Amino acid sequence: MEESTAGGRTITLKDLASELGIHPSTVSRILHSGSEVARGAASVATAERVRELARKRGYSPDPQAAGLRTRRTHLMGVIVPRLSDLVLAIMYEGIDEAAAELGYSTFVMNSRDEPEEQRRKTESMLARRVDGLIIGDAHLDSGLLRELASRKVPFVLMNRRVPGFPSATCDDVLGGELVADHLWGMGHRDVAVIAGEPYASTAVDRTAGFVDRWRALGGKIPPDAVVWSRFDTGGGREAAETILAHGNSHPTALFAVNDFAAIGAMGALRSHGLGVGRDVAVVGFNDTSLAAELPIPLSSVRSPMLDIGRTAVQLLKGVLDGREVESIRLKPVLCVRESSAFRTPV
Amino acid sequence: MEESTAGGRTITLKDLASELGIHPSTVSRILHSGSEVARGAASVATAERVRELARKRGYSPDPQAAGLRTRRTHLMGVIVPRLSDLVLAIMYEGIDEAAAELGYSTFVMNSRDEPEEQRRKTESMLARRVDGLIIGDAHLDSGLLRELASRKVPFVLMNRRVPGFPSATCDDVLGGELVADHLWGMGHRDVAVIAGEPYASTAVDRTAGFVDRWRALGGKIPPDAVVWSRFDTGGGREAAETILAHGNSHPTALFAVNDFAAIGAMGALRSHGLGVGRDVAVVGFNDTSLAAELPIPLSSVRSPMLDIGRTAVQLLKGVLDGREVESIRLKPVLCVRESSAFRTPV
DNA sequence: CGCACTTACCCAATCGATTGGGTTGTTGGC
DNA sequence: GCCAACAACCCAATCGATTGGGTAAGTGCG
Repeated sequence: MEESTAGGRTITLKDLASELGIHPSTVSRILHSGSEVARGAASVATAERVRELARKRGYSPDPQAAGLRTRRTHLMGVIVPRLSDLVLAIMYEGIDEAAAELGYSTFVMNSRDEPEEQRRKTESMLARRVDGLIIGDAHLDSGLLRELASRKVPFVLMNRRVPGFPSATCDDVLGGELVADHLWGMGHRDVAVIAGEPYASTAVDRTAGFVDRWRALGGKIPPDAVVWSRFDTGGGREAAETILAHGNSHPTALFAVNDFAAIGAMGALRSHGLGVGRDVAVVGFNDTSLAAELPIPLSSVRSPMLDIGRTAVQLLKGVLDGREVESIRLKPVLCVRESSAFRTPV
Repeated sequence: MEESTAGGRTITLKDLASELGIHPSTVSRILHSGSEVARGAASVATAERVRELARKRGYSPDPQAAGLRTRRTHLMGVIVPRLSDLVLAIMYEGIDEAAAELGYSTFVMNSRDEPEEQRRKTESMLARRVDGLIIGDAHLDSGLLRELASRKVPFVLMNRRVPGFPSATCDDVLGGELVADHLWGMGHRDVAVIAGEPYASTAVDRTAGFVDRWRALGGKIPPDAVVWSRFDTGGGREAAETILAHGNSHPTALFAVNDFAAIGAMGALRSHGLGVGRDVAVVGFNDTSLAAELPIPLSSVRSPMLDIGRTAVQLLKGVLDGREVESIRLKPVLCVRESSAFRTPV
């Protein structure tokens, strides 16, 4: 790698061609397809000379020009609620890795989960002529997806699913069930759920998985034991306050559909003088790197965030290649830690 | 906004032009510059007709084509150690906002702080023809920056600084000083520093600010009280273990140059039976959203992460406009919380 | 020896926007 | 009434890569 921008000027196909005394189109064909097109385009010797010179000059094709001609930018647009949400950040890392392996670059944008922003950011991505979109902030009731589909914009969902569209998600229902089995098994009979935002399938599915399994096990969950909330610590704290405000007894276990909400809930419990993992069990979701590091390590459902991102890229590639793709739900695993490791007498 | 991709086909300048019976170049001039060039290019009436039609058809210029011609992509490349580091994620949000306001889009990539990756990602950005780079993972000893400068690649640093290059950072030296003042004021005399990675100016400056001020106050810091470490919880834990292993006494206060390291250190203290905020004070850096939410809220130096990102964009814009730019250091503020709120008798 | 095939290339149009340089038609000044 | 100075446009080249369609030289074979 000598210099990719020799002397300030960028090397073009034409430069290579004229230096070798052949036509740019020939150079293009040689450099373009590993061997398919290159085969009939030039002699082995010429091909080698071209490749050699390209390497020496540090030639890199101008994606602008190529894209203009081919109508493909090799760009994937990614929309997430916010990148400062660790969960999405990790999924994005998976995306970026997988995309790079396929020769794609990615754009990310934050929608802050606001419909208006989702629209704006989507349009902005399309204006940038991305080849396709990975949507990580889908709302269950959004008309945007249907509109995009009818406009034939290639896209897949990630993290959250919406029936009818291809998605790469965690099997959130299963995740909720795992927590129900665990808490039930530890002898808990009085539980509450910090359920997240009702427009997100992650929240809905985790909650439904938990509640349905709980009832199947013979447990009861009164309606006011399920509290919808924001996904952040503040939301978790408020939800926990609401739960603790009901009546004079408190549940012996809380399931928060998100680690941050769980952390907020732990704070609320503490300030009510309740010992996490002693008086009240708490289980979170996603197993973010913090869960295990907390003073009282948090039990959490580990979702394969990196793989969800990678899978989303595979799916989108499939869509871009015109294949029919199926939604994929990756299996989560429950990690039990101190916050829910005590047994309650039945 | 009717449709930006009407009937599957994208609207081009030529489409607009032919529909209005005028030349594409005229349309371009009208749509291009708000009024400067547009003034002499067409009558007010025509200009209005063009703008109206453009709006109706949802015309959006093809950045590929424009970029090809103008040699500017309106793309800024951003390189960070990792986006799943909350600090960088927030800076990136600042970047993306500010860039969008200026009509730029941004690419992010993770270098994992590995020199090899830094190089690779940088080249990858340049291959994408970004107009300039915002480098958030600069190493103090890196030759890469000098090389980029000699290649005349427009770039600015963010988060970490390196003398000789424009950067947008927190005033980390001041941050360290604030912590020294605080801990000294609370009566601590035996302290240790979890110093971070020695190749990062953030770590070096925060440590130097602390140590120099501490000594100026008349305190002593033996060499083995400064332990270099990774920036994550694991690194903080290990560093704390090292500190606690020295001799039979322990310091009464720890300054970790990063919240995550501080959290790791808190864990180590706990497992040594030491009460955070009671036996040992702990202060972190950055005041990430977690600091205040921890069971024992963590004192931390609040750095203006969002503004650092925004400032980096301003700087890069300056560089791109050919202006001379000065490095900017934004002032941090110390947030004292329970973890360091107790007074030690001198 | 001649003709069909290859092989190894070259030509030129094209993608969509931009821009330096025209070309009309009209108005104003003297 | 004539020329300069606009106003309002049009023309065509250009950016760099791609690609459908040549073409000339060489090879094989009957």
